[in-house]
Amino acid sequence: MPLAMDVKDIDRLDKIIQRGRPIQSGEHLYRAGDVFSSIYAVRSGSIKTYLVDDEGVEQITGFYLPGEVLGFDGIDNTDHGCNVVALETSTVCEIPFNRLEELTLQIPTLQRHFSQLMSRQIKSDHQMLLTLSKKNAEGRVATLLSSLSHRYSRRKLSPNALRLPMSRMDIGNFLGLTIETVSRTFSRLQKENIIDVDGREVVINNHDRLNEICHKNR
Amino acid sequence: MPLAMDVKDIDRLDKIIQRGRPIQSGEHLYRAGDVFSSIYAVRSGSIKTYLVDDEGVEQITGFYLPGEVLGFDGIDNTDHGCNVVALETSTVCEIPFNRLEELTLQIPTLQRHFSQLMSRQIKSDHQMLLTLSKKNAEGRVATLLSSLSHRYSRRKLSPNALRLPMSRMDIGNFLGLTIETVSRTFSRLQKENIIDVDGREVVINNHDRLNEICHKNR
DNA sequence: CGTGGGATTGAAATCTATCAAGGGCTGTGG
DNA sequence: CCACAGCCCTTGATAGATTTCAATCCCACG
Repeated sequence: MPLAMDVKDIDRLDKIIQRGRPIQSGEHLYRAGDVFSSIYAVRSGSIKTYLVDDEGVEQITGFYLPGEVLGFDGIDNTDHGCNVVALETSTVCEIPFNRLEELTLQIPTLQRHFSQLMSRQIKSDHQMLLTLSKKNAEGRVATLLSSLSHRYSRRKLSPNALRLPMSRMDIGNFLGLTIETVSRTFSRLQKENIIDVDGREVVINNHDRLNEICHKNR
Repeated sequence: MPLAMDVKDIDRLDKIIQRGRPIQSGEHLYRAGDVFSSIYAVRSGSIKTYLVDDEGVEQITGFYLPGEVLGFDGIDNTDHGCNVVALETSTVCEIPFNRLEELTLQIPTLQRHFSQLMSRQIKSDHQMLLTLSKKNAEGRVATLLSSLSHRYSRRKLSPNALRLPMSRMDIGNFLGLTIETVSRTFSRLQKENIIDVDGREVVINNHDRLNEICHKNR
């Protein structure tokens, strides 16, 4: 967890954490409607979450990289609200929620940690609302690249060279664009020398220009 | 709170709740950057929350009606992440967060209640992501009307006749559309006899057709 | 009675979706 | 080793939806 905790408390949390077998690319960790019992932290690989509405329309709600926690949307119910699938071979920590609740009674600070994680999820979702509501195709793609870059660099990886774990179709679904528009946007950013693209390999040549474009609106 | 709680527990919660003076239309309850100390439940009137990015672009992140709780996005920090302003003269319950945290230690179920409220916020935000990402102007406007109708009827008000508390500009900002498009969409829905519009007064003539349009995608 | 903000409507411009074709890579099987 | 299918991605041309620009209306209010 990215937040400060007492060593003894971490030990106690560690005990209830279960480490599962690896999930293969395309395999579901769980599906909407499955019984809710745990939240999950990504250990390795990458994960996408998506929801499906009455009409079968799918919306990817987030991409999760190692260290990031998912599953908070299931707490209000007995079952999960969204589908979770691996984008590549991945491993996760399972954190059983009922045992977590018991533990929060013993470790008051732990409760706040989890409130904070949920609060961050809400903030991040609100940023995404702004992206979808106010930005054009370039702004949306640039915002995604910038976000991934930040998150990779927080994991001590290069902020300049990244391998996208998701397909163009996933990107388009997430950003509310067609794959053609995503592809064209990548090409345009490359032509302007802001990035180099080769399939899923992306090199960011000019972070400043990229950040400018993040704020480019409709 | 919309969830089951023990009467004695409700009393204890009631004691820490502060009832503030009314907030006038356009007045801020708090602003982004203000010290976070409380979450709020709307008692009467209506409230909008919005965030402002680096470039000054505003995004309305939600409209809140009586009985609905806001402010969860401030928990991860010492200060609030968004701005909160009244759409009309409104009253709110202030729920001081540190006292709430103490109380959750005494009332274990209370903690779950709050986790559930946050979880619902996340789910609702994810639905909104789908709306912005996958629906056209008609679908977005219809979805907002349907949502307001549901929420009014839960408050024992008519699901057919409603007075919009927000301006066309607010609707457009929230839905990622210009006011012109919002206006034209209202007019089109009226021409098809699905709704009657007179300024902020809306009558829903045909819920079935409205719900169909909710799922109309780009 | 004039003023100003919000709302509506029309016409043109712009962006993205759609339709269509083709490229590149991988894995499989002859 | 090569041919081929399948998938993902790219690119081009056209169509369609929404934005932009502009004019007007409406109504509350001073």
